[in-house]
Amino acid sequence: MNTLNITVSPRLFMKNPDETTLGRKILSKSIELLAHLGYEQTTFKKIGLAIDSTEASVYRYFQNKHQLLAYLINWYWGWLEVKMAQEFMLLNHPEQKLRKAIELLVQPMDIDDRIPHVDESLLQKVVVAEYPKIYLTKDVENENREGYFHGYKRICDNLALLALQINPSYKHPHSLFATVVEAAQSQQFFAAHLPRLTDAEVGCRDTIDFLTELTLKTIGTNE
Amino acid sequence: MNTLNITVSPRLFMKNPDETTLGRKILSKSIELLAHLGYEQTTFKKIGLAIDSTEASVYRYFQNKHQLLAYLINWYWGWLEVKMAQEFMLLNHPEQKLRKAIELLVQPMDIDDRIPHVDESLLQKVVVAEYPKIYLTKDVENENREGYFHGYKRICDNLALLALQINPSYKHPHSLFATVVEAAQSQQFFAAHLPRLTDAEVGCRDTIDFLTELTLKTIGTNE
DNA sequence: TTGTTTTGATAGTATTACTATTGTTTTTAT
DNA sequence: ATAAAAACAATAGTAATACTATCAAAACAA
Repeated sequence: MNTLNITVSPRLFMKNPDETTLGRKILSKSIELLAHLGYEQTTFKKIGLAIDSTEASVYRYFQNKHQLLAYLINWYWGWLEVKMAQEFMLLNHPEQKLRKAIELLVQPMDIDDRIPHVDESLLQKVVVAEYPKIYLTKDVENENREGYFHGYKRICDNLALLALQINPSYKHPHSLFATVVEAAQSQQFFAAHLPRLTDAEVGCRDTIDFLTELTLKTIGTNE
Repeated sequence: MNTLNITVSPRLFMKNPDETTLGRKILSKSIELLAHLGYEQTTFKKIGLAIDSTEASVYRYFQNKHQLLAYLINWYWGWLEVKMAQEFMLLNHPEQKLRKAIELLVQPMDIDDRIPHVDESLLQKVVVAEYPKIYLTKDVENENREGYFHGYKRICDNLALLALQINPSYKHPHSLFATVVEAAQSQQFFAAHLPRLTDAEVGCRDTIDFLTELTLKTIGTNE
C-alpha cells in the first residue's frame, strides 16, 4: 500500500488539517479557492461555505489566511523535496541531479494519487501566483522563527550542496538557488501574464533550458 | 537650474500628484508610511492623517492603495532609468554599462536633491519590500494594459538590448533580466531578513558581484 | 466679481478578519 | 455501555478597512 506523508511544522497550524476529514476538506477546497480567486479574494467565510461548514471551523485549523497560505506553500516545498529525493536516487552525477531539480521546479508533472486531497498541479499554480506573499510582510522575522520558510530554505540548501559538488569554490550558492527557485516561479507567471518579461512560452521547456544554462554556466567547473 | 521630471503614466493616478503641493505631500508621506508600516498596515486614513488632511483627499489622487503603490514603483523604475542613462553616457562598452546597471539596481546610492519630495533611498526600501505585490494579483492582465508594469519592462528591455550587443545569439535576454532585476530586490530583502537564502551581507558588494558574475557568465560571448 | 476647482469635514456602507458563546454531535477511554 | 472530552455547527458581535457620497469653505482663475 502506497501512502506518502508530507510533514509540515506544527507551528503552521492550530490543529493538524491532515488528520481529520474536515481538515483535508479545508486543504483541498482552499487550494481550489486560492487558485481561482487568488489570495486577496479568498476568505475563511468562503472556505467555510465551500466545505459545507462555517468560518469558525476553518479558524480552528488555521490562525488566519496567512498561516493557511504558509502551510500550503510549505507543504508544496516538502512534496517537491520528496520528488527530488526520489529522482536523485536514479542519478549519479550532481549535474544530472541539478538538471532534474530544475525540471521539477518548473514542471512537477504528475499529480500524485497517493495524496487524494491535494491537487498538486493546482497547488503549484497557487505557489506560482502567491509565494512571495508569505515573506513580504513586516512580520518576516517572527515568522522565520516559526518555520514559515523552512521548506523553501531546505530546497535551496540542498541545491546549493549539489552546486558545491560540481564546483567547491563557487562563492554564492545560496544566492544562486534562491534566485533560481524564485525565477522558476516568476518566469511561469510572466509567461502566462506578462510575456514581455520572458522569452518563454507556456508549456514549453524554454524556462527549463534558460535556468539550466544559467545555473551551469554560473557555477562553472573546478577543472 | 537643475530640475528633473520623472514621468509616470496618467493611468496610474486620478489626479497628478506631482502637480500640487498636496499631491507631493501625499507622495512623500506615503513613502514614509509604506517604508515604516509596510503595505498591509498602510491605509489612506493614516496617510490622510499624516498629511494633515483626510482620507478623501488621498482618494482624489489615487483610486486605491494598489494604484498608489504602482505609481510609486513605476516612479522608481523611471528614476532608475534616468540614472542609468546618465551613467551610460560616460561608458563605451556594453559590458561596462551592464556592470554599472547592476550596481545601480542594487545600490542606487545618492539621494537626488532635484526632487525634494521623494526620498529615493526610502523609496527603494519600499520597492524591495513590496514590488511583487503590484503584479501578483488576479487583475494583472488589466493592469498590464493600464501600464502598471511599464517601468519594469522598460528596464528589462534596455538591459536585454545591451546583452545582445555582447552576444547577439543569446537566447533568453528578457528572462535573464527579469530574473536579475527581481534578484537584485529579493537578495537585498534576504540579506536583511532571511540570511539563509543568500551569501550576501547587508551593505557589502556581495550581491553586485553575484549578479554581475551570473549575468556575464550566462550571456557568454560571441567570439 | 463670478464661477470653477480643490480641499476639509463628516457620514455612511459593505466587507473583512477576527472572537466568543452555546448546544449538539462524534470520538475516545474505561 | 457510559461518561468525559473533543470537535463541530450555528449564530452573534466587534473593530477595522476600503471605499462612496455629500456639502460647505477656501483658493484660484477668468
